Amino acid sequence: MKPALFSVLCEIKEKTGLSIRGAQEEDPPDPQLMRLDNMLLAEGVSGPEKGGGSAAAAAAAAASGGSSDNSIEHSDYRAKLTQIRQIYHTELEKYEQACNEFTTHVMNLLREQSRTRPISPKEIERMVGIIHRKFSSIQMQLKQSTCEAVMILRSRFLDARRKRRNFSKQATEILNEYFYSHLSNPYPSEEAKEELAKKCSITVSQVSNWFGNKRIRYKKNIGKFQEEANLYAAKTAVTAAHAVAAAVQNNQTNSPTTPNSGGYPPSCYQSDGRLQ
DNA sequence: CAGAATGATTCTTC
DNA sequence: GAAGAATCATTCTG
Repeated sequence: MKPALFSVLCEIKEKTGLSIRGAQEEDPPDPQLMRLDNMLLAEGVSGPEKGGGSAAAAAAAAASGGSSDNSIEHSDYRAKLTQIRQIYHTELEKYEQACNEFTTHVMNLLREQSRTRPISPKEIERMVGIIHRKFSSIQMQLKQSTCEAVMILRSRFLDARRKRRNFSKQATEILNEYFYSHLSNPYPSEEAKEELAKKCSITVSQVSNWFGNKRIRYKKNIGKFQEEANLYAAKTAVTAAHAVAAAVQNNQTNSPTTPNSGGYPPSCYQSDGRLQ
């Protein structure tokens, strides 16, 4: 239920002493309207503003332009969303005010007329109901077009394929390290994914995507990745052996690039090239 | 600028 | 549901 509208009706009730039961006849919640409401709420267009107040929203839009991280490409989106939100709210306010004014106007007219002819509460209720429904349908249209605007905005700005950014060098380093040191079973558990995600400052599903892509691409062309495999094999081996190596450094005169040699091509693929 | 690399999505399969 | 496979859309590189 729309709070503002409700309070308007309560006000009318106070002034006129009439029941507003009639106004609640929208009880069977229109699924279409519920869908719109839910979406607007989910998108943060309606509902409580984060931080509160439109000033905060404007400040957030301004601040996001100044922040240096990956939110730069989102600043445009945020700004546009804020714009939509503001338009939505001012329009909504306008409608509610108009509804209020119009209802009061009609009530006054009816009261005038009640001096000259008897007017049943039923009739008043009916009038209020008509007005309410009329403005509800206008609100519905507003919500509809706001939803459309948000959808368009989303598809334009938040389609990840449009705004793809390569992961940082450091992140791919970490992911590759894990991949090549678990080549026999390059399927990180949920916990491992979470840890990798945290280390790389990416999401878990991005980690999943990365491993999905990596596995398929590695398998498709093992030869192409041989060099990379050796590199990371050496790297992880060196890291693992680092503490020990320091102690026995004096006899490290053998091959530097094959501390973990012989493991590649790895044994995780069967003769037909499929993952085990 | 063409082609490779890469992250994300979609569809299929199990 | 997750993994594989194909594909898309963007970014990087020579």
